[in-house]
Amino acid sequence: MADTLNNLLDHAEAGMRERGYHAVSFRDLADELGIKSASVHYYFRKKEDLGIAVIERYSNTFFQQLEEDSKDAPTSAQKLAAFCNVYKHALEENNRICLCAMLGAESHGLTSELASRLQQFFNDNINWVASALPDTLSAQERIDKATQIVATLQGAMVIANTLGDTQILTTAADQLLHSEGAL
Amino acid sequence: MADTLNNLLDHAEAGMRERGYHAVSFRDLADELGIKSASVHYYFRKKEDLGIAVIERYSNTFFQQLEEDSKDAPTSAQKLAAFCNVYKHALEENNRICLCAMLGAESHGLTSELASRLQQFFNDNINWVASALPDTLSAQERIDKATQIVATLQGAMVIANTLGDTQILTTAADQLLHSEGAL
DNA sequence: CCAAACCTATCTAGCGATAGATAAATCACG
DNA sequence: CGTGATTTATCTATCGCTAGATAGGTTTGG
Repeated sequence: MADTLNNLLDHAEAGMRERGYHAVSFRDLADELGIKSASVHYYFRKKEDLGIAVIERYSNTFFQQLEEDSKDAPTSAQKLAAFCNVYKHALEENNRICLCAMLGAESHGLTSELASRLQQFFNDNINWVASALPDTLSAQERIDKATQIVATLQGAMVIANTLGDTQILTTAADQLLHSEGAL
Repeated sequence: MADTLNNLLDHAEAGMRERGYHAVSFRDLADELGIKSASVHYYFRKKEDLGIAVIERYSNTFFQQLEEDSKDAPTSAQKLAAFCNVYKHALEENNRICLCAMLGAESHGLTSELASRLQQFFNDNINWVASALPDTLSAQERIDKATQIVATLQGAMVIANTLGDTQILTTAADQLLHSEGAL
């Protein structure tokens, strides 16, 4: 059933974002859904397959949300605000950090396939922000600034989560948007 | 022997910074040192004890290094440069992210004792930077800016590590130090 | 000074729990 | 009936952790 599959992805994503890839087990997932662990293997033959599916869905949802939130945002400042909002939303909605902040930290302990998906996510993030920056900047300047912005949001998320204070991310985003150097 | 203990801390820290807390096992540590896992338990009765010892040593070394690098740095800009350098050093030296960036991400899957040690580390970081900022800023402004700086470095570290490009952290640090808003 | 007592560092062996994974049987339903 | 979904039952490997033993060093008391 599509329901079981989505529930599996939901619980796996939640667990990975809360405690990390290695702390999510087939047995726990099965228990949470009231099914057997073998049934989880029916949907995802290997754990790597589960990881790939979670990253893929997360990334798709992320950029879909981003497109929607920024479609009526003509200026650079508005696009950046939309970008920050997606991050804030991700943290505040369910009190969990970005999936890729977590898996990115763990990336050296993951399969190369998973690691390359994470690289893709970060590169896509940076490129999205870079293309939202004003074209008065050079291509390299935009990339550098975009990287800076993504790094700040990712780091602020981890610190906010560790300190149990989501306001930290909000303050960081505000400073990014209001500093002279940001545009 | 103090040798075994230090070797254990070295390997545990390396493993935790590379792959995370859960991916470090007593057996692997023992194999790496050519001893038995029971002997690791002789030094650290529980895994939590090992985690605490690793965080404690890491934090001490970090702030010791910071004091040394900044003792001849009178200005805010010089102190911030010293701070960034400790981060760059940590990443470039052994190609691994900050211990607390990794464990901070995982913090919800750790014991509360470990989590509170991580909070301490981040708070100490933020307070150190805040007190290095010019006192023309208000206390709150300094905390906010300090948080921003620590978040950027932590996030840049994770992204640099995932993308396999340590230059990303260097560029992020340079932008922090040279932006008008930084001082 | 020497022997008994104790400590340090390590080992062998194994516990119960859990990990990811698989094959074969069963169920549900169009 | 047959296909898709799920279970039962199991495997191998590893996890953190502990008990009990041992060889070698250190301390201490008669």
